Amino acid sequence: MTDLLGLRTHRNGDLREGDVGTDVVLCGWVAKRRDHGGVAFIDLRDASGVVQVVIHDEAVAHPLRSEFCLRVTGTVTRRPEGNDNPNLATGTVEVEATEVEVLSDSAVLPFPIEEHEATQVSDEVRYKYRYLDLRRAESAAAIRLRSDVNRTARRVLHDEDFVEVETPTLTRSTPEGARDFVVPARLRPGSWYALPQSPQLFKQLLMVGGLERYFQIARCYRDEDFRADRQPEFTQLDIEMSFVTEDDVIALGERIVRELWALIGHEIDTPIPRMTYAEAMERFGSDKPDLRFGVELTECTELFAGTTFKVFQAPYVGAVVFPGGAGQTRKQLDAWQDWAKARGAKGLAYVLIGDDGELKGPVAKNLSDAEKDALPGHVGAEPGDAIFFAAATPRAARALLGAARGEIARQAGLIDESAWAFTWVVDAPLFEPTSETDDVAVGSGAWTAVHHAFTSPKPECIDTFDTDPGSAVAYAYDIVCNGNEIGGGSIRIHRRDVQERVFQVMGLGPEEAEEKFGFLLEAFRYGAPPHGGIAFGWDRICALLSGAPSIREVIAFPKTGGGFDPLTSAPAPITAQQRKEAGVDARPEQPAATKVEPTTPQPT
RNA sequence: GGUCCCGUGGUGCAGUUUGGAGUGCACGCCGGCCUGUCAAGCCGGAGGUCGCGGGUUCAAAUCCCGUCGGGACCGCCA
Repeated sequence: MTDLLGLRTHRNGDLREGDVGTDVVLCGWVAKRRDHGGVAFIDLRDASGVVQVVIHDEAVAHPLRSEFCLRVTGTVTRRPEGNDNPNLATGTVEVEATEVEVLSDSAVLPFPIEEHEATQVSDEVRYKYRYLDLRRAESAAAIRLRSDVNRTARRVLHDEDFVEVETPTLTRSTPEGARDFVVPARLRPGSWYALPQSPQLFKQLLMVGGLERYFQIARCYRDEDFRADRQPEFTQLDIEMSFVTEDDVIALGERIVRELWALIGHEIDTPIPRMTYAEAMERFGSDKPDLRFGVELTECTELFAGTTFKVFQAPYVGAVVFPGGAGQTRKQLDAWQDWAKARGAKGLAYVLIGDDGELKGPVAKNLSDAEKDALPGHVGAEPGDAIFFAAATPRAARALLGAARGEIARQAGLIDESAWAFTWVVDAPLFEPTSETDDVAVGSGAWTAVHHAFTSPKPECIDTFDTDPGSAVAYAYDIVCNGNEIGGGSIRIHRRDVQERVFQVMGLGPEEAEEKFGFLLEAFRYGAPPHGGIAFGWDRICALLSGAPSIREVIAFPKTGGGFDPLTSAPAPITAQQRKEAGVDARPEQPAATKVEPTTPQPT
């Protein structure tokens, strides 16, 4: 490694007893100052750590303040007997200063950098002064871990002969599901670029281009509302391969994930188990089940097939057991009703099992004796447990029960926070009815793609997916960690005829498909190889690895929930001159609907 | 688009339920003292548009309405 020490001879955190007697020059920031009058101690921090500097000249030490940037000349000495600090890696030595140069002084800080105990600073202030926040060990560690994560992924992928390719970030708006960020095109007033929601189409074109193995740590943009784990711009590790099967992509994905978790000292058992989408929904009420705990759903439709209880006269009745939940107060049980209503349900029916085994609660008296006798055994509930029910369409009821399952686990303390539970969820449906999603972004048909429009049906439904879309299974796979979808991908459609049939199911006619995806369909005319890939949610993976509650912690300069950057104050108004130049206000010459654009031109 | 929580010296909080003088705590900051600390200690001091606007009231940090900002969640995010 090149010696890049520059203005200094050593890094602060590297000094040890073996360096005693060495004359050193150090650089760094004043982390802490302890001035005793005749002698003063400065904790000098750089990226490597902290070392104690001793200054015997009061006139030198006194003006120094927190976060002054210093260059210190001195000698490494053994600390006097009994003065070691076992909390510091450098705690047995100190640097006797002979000269202190103030490289840069510091204004009074807006918040404390050296934190000792619980003093939390609001995210907004931290991100406004992110450059100060990054001086804090915890923040810096998260950013450094992300760098390690990037390096590891690149190493693995280069090992496997992957080619790192950068794809455009000024591209064409292609309806993929989310709202696009758009950028006015100065040279073509009235026309707009879109920022990519993912490099999906480009990576498929790279496969047509014969690169065979592509990857990119790709920035993606989606103009949707934000959450703790969603930012308007985010990063994917994007991968695509030609001439591969689902098993090949999964095997590569497992190698990557294994090596990433090895960074934090966790060994993932491979192969990672797989379950089908249908199984995940039936057992866990989620397409991204958290497998750190049990509490599985039980279907009770049969059990209540002849019930007189109107609420349970539904296409699907399911239950989930809250172990020990019978002891909840009325207030807690009412809170569950509010919780369910917040999720769009009418409420959450429940039965409590007393210690004597008797079923209690408002629902119990609506059940027949036979139903009451069979219920505990059927759902696996014991005296002292509570049973929650949902009765509706399978889809809606399972979603509610799945959410309840997670909430039960949190409340009952069933989650082992140190555990890592991975699973692949495979065989997702290819289509879902638009009526259940209101998602009409792509096409106008009764069906829309669950994954995206380029996902291949599995071979067994290649002939039937357009005659029976509801039963078609996609060649898709998601990897789930502790209830988080950390990656997902699919084998793509490489046949133009299949692609056209998929578009047709989605109500996308040839003309419209041509207008929106013409360049891809055109490419597929020229010997497109079978291909597939996967994209990992890079921010989320980094957040999981660093134990951060939000992906903001692993983003160098994150935005707040309103998409606002508190540091630069972006977004900001532009001048009238900028508006004019950018062509923001240009009006299309014709209404867009009647204007069919030429198919192929796709400048890159 | 919806629900909930938060907004009080530079930072983090308490005070709001039950209206009564900008009251309190910790950290930080400034000055002084102090030669072995490491969350140094001791003494003294400065620092406030209680997010903003309106209303109720003799009186509002406190009650009401609106609004802005932050956070979490639902919708949304293939």
